Amino acid sequence: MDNRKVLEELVRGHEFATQLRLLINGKDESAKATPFVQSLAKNVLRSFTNTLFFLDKYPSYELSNLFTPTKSEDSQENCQSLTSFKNRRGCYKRKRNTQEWEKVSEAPIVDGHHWRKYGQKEILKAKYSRNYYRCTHKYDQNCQATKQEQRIQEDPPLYKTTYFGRHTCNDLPNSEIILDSNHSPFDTSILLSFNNTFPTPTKQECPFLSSSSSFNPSPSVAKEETIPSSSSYDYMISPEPILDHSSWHNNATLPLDHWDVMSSALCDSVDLDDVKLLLDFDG
DNA sequence: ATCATTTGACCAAT
DNA sequence: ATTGGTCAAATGAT
Repeated sequence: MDNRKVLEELVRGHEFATQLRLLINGKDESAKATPFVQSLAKNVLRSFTNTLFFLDKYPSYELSNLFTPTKSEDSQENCQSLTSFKNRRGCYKRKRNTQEWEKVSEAPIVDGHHWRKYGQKEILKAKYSRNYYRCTHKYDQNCQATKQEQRIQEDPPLYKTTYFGRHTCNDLPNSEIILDSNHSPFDTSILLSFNNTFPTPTKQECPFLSSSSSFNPSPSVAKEETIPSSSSYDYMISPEPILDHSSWHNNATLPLDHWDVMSSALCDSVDLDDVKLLLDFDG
């Protein structure tokens, strides 16, 4: 994958988070937010900063260059200005530089988030059509999380759900129906495949890593899911991925709530002098 | 009336 | 040219 595109997307996200934070911390009383929302915005900003920082292939001077707004090919922004008076059909990026991970289950997954179906497509060589969902809060909270759901087997019924991006909305999943393979009556499967740009750890580094067949309850499914091994890992893991690759080694099954803790920890570990190159922390 | 889903069209990637 | 991801008007559900 083109790392620079990843970086640019992250920088864009950071800029949006910065704008949001300025807005809700600013003088405009109509946009004033509760301390909780302010703290959320701050954390979003931190996450972007940390992620950018961990992409240490990019020296900080290059990062700061990227923060200078350019009239670059921001198709979405172009699109918005263009489409404020025209229809928006077809204005989108087909491929996103977001994390993705998969889950196979015997029934459509109920993960506690609010999803809105926005498309359905017949897929070549697939017996069943693929459904496309986005977060309900895509527009009111700019949450970019999406998922695709596709039935992959008739009997027993099997569904593959592919998640793209993390939820940045405040719509926290109901803890009672949160995905947990130990408790959900539907969620009997646990194969997850991560595609990402981080270095692939070796099996020696991560003894729990296995080929898809070892953990997959259905060998026939494993055969169908031909995921390039060079760019993906299979994990037994909670549905929210862990971004920090150094932590994967020991925390493959961290529960969802640990994300925030880890995020804070990561933030604390960042050298503040370097961070100042990227943004101003005012809180 | 409002919100969600369906579905054909549009467009980027291959 | 084909395929897959997204948009948005039409339609349905509440």
